Amino acid sequence: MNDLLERLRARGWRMTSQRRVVAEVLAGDHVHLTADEVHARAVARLPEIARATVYNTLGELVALGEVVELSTDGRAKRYDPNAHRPHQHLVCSGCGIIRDVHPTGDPLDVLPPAERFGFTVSKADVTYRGLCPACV
Amino acid sequence: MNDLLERLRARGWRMTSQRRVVAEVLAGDHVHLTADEVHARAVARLPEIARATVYNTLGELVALGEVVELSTDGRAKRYDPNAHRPHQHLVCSGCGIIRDVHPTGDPLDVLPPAERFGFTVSKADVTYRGLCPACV
DNA sequence: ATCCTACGATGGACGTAGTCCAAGTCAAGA
DNA sequence: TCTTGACTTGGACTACGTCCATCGTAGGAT
Repeated sequence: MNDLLERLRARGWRMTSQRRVVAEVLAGDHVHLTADEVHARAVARLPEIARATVYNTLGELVALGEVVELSTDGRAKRYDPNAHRPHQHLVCSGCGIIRDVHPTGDPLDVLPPAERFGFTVSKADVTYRGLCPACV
Repeated sequence: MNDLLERLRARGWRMTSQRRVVAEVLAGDHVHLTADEVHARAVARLPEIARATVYNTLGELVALGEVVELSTDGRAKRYDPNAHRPHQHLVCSGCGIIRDVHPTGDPLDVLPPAERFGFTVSKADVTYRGLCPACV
């Protein structure tokens, strides 16, 4: 988490209290928060922080590759701070909880050239869906 | 496409001109339209059709499993009428065009039991991302 | 330690996607 | 042909996100 702040500073970020708080919220318990949830937690530490600032900061973190943006349902985007270890997501169709999972092999390998239609394919996002133990 | 109307009738659907038009739009050229695009095309055939009706009908088609809902970006959901042949999607990060693709094997097979955390996993949605030939 | 200034924060208006609901309409069975 | 409840309508409303003019401040320069 502090190394995140280090990396940001190294990239020329002006270190404001708002950005620090957003980074801390994300680095806290590793869950997949929506922008408004991040804002709510940030407000607890820095009451004046604006919603637009949270959106801006999240967008910058995504652009820098420090955070991954997920849209697993059609609802609000969620932000995944675990950007440096490749992984996929397992989503409960009942309650919406998201877990990071690690399938074996590279999902790109199973897409044959004939199925690529001339695209330069660079990544594969996999969303496994099912019911969690609490929602059976 | 007519068989779609048959199946809907068999399920007890009251066959209205609105529903017929929405089904026809989806069954037309097989692209992945947003709800508002479906509405625009429906209006061309039936000028009075309301946006809410298109949303309702699309929702019902999804619930019946006749159409698949996609949210590949954080934008509007897209509707895929090709629901009866399992497939995945290849999305161009440049222009957003979507192609149906068929990877080899079942993507569920590569998620080991230890990575399922007690979930009853029922499906895997894979989104391959890259650049299409026109966007290189 | 103080000053400067460009980068960042603010908050309120705005935009887009989608949902809700009360009232009216009509498909299809009697 | 009549009846009825399922379906449609359109406008208000909500959720999520973006934009922008103005203000504030981090951090380099002095």
